[in-house]
Amino acid sequence: MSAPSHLSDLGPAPCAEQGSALRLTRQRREVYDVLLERRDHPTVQEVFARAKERMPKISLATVYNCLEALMQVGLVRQVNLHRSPSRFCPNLSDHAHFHCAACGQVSDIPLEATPCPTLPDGAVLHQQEITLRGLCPHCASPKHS
Amino acid sequence: MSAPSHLSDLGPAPCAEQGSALRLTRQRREVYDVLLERRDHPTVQEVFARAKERMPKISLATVYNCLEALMQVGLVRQVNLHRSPSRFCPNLSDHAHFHCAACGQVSDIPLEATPCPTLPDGAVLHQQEITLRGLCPHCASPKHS
DNA sequence: GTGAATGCAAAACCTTTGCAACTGG
DNA sequence: CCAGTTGCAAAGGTTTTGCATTCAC
Repeated sequence: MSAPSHLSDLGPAPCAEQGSALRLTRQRREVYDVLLERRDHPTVQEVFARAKERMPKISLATVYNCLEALMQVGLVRQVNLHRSPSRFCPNLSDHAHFHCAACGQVSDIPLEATPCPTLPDGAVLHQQEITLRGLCPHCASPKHS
Repeated sequence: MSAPSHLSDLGPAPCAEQGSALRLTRQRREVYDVLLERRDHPTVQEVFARAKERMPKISLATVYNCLEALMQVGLVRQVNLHRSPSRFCPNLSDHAHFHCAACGQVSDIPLEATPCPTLPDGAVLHQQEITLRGLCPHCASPKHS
């Protein structure tokens, strides 16, 4: 909850990729706000639904666009999952994602030490993603099954 | 979304021990052989095409089935990628996957130390996936531009 | 023999694209 | 003003499903 509450500074390349300035549109702001409001890793459809509540005219394609744009500037990360649509995450700290195979929920797992694999000579690393799959405490509990 | 019912009958299959209740069909064997032959992380379509060469009657749905079954018993891992169909990998050793954003190739990166994030109390870990994204040596080279 | 797996085709689904209208800087 | 963005709708591609037939055990 200590993250940047509002994207007041989207223009001046926040997380410094290649100096691309992001044009601040109402839609992008709305999509980003939706992600910040509840850190529950929504799917595109969920982002769309939530954004629509406050901006009924917004289109699904625009949500995809906005998310892609936010990812480009480094404010948002995409989580690619097995048998499940992608989720989106505005948490920029180093962390892994835990995907429950039963209920489908995704949660953040803090990483104390970031692994540093040896890349092939000359390779350039842009991004690193750690995904854990299993059963969340609730679904793993014997009472639950 | 989760908890595919028609897969549960393969048995719990903790980690590909001998007791796996996997029914050995020609198709499953063929699909697995295809994966072992070239360790190049093929997509489902590629597996399908290669399997078809030697088993012309095999269907795409069956390839999906077989891959899912092989994953359930732990012989195969699926790699979920951004803007790219899933790839499949029969390499069971601890390793990460490097996905080149330019050419799309996926390669294995050995891990010397496996990170061990602290899971929430009661959570059960089934599998861990580390995906790196960037430019492979070839695509990162200036000459290649 | 019997339940599970296959093959085929269609459906469901997620994501991308094309284009005219609009808008942020 | 103008390039970049949106909304809409339709296309594109991947993955899943239903059902009759076939097969492994």
